[in-house]
Amino acid sequence: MVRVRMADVAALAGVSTATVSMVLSGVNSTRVSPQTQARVREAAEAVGYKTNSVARSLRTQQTRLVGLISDTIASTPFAGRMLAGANDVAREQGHLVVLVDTERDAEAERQALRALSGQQVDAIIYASMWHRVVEVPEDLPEDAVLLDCAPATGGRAAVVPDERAGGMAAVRELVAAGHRRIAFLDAEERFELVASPLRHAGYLEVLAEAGIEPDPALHVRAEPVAGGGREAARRLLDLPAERRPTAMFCFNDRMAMGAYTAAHHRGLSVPADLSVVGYDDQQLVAAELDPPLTTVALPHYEMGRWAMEVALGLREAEPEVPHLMPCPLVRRDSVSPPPTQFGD
Amino acid sequence: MVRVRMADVAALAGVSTATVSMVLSGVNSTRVSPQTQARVREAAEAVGYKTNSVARSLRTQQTRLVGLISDTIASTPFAGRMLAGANDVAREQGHLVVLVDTERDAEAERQALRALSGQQVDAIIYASMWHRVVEVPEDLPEDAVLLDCAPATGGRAAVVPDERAGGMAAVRELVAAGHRRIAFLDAEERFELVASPLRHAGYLEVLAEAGIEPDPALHVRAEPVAGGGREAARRLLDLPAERRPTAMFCFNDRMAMGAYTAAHHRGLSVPADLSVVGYDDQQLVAAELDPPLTTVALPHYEMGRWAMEVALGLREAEPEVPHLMPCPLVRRDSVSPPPTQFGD
DNA sequence: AACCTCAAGTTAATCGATTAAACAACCGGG
DNA sequence: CCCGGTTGTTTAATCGATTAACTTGAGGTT
Repeated sequence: MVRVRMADVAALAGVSTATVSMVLSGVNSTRVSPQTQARVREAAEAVGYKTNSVARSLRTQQTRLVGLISDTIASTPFAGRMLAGANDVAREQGHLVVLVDTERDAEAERQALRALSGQQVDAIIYASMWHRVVEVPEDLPEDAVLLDCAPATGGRAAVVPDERAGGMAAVRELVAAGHRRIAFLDAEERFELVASPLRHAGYLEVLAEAGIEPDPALHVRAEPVAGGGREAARRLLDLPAERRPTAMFCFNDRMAMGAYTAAHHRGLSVPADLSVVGYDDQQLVAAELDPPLTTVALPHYEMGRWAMEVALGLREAEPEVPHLMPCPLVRRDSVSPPPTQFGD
Repeated sequence: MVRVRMADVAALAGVSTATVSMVLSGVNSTRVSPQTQARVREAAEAVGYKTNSVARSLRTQQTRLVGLISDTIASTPFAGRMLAGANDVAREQGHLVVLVDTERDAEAERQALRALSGQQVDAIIYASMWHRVVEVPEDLPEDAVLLDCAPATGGRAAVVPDERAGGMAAVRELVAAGHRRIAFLDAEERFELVASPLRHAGYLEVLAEAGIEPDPALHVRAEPVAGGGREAARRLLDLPAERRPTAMFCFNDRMAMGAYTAAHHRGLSVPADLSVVGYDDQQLVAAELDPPLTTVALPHYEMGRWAMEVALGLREAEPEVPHLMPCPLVRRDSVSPPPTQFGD
């Protein structure tokens, strides 16, 4: 691993390092004759020169590094798509991303911020791996971009999923299929999920739109995992026939998974007897259920892109209010018209 | 964002930058009097000094940056744990990780390698997001560490899961519960999964150990997803009673998910009528099935740690042969003794 | 011939920290 | 009073690329 310096290229090409720099970086290269340029390029190629970005960064005060602080890369499969979006934009722009996982520890966050600012990163993205409101660390620079979270105080650039619109899309799909008795399997309040009231609001809005009187008995809460979904669905299916829902909008795909189980235990089949819509479009789950689950996708990739675009100044963020990224409905096979009921 | 230089600290403390450097970096600090040290530290604190690692790196030829090249952060939920392991070690050692996702594109890989070597990273980890044999890029430095993949040619430090031992653990669990007719729901050969023959070997070895004659009819192959598992399981359950398996070892958790579905369709319950063991311990899936799935965990976190430890020189890698990381069995509720059969 | 312009480079300062080598001040011994 | 050895601190070179300012020589104008 011999290191080749610009001086080596210059020597071989018989010019000064200034000339090499101009040619290779393209700045002011009109001032160098085409012959010289060619000579420099050949020399660089011949010795296998790669520009040392540390030296360049010191001089230009630009590292082409973007810091990405995340609370938990580890424990969620969603992380990937968000990173991928950010990464793609960074690469398109010739930047690299430096990843730090702080595991929601305030001390680790301080350290990470110190380390990143020491590395002179050009921008910082502060990402949460699920949609929530965050208390932004004191020393997070003003121009940091928040990804999948909204700041508790102060207006900073931020992007979050449009949960209300997502909820509306889900419920509209069920209404369009002819359902009138649509349940919402919500997460319990103790989890303090920002998404929960928003998806609920979307649910209510579409019911109103369709002239359906919301039945409070159809809004049930449980732990937002498969087991919770199963119990909640069981309770709903225990309702007397005329009050029983024909469709369930679940807070997430795991609850939907539980709803499937509950339906099967009752001998009901999805979607013939019960339509189900989930939320998240969770990788390796939603599409693998039997039947594949119709669900609302969380736009992780797009949010990752957006955040990086703002961070690199490719796009302006409106101040004060987080940018809402649409959540597309993913149609699969868990929705059909309601079963025709006695006398209907 | 005023930048504070070491010179500012020096001025305030009334010493030279050399002294500040010695105190703050701890090198040769015995040569500075305690009073001066205190004065320097106070001054640094007062002006909010953070050392500029770009300048330091230029001088010391050490960036405390580790490059992590991965083929697909995006499309797998496994990535997270691997990154987390690598990240934790990096942080413990005062390093930062620079992540590049190449999406298995050779050109992107070249670029990434150029960029990383330009950034003068101290080490490089080349990670695959699922266990496979890789054609290592030409210009990957000799001392790069391979994570979750083995090099097609040439001996490099590498770490992969011990799939054979994992397969053995899974099948032993079933044998211990009393099963004799154990099926292996394997992935089809066209997917060229390195893990497939290894897990199969483990399966055969334990059968031999237990004195069970392997029945070729019980080794079936399908697409390694839920749908494939369902079909494979269905075929097995169609077998005449005396040849039908009482337990299934599935290539992965998704196939196990399909096996559950097939069992339910037959009116069989897991584990009373059919025991199932998966592989992967896939987040948000294995534990959420009903009943929760007994499975073999892929040691992503540990492999991530191992790779980073080797990369940073904290641990020696034996040359030539990839390090095998144990895959622990995760006991949940999908295994029980076989149903007592007619006359048994 | 004197003067100006332009093209094609080069020189040297600079970014901010590290560190080998030099230096100053003091002490004790002869 | 001079010398050698500590101890504590400073001086200055260095890492490698960038870039403002300068140089040189050719050609054009009047």
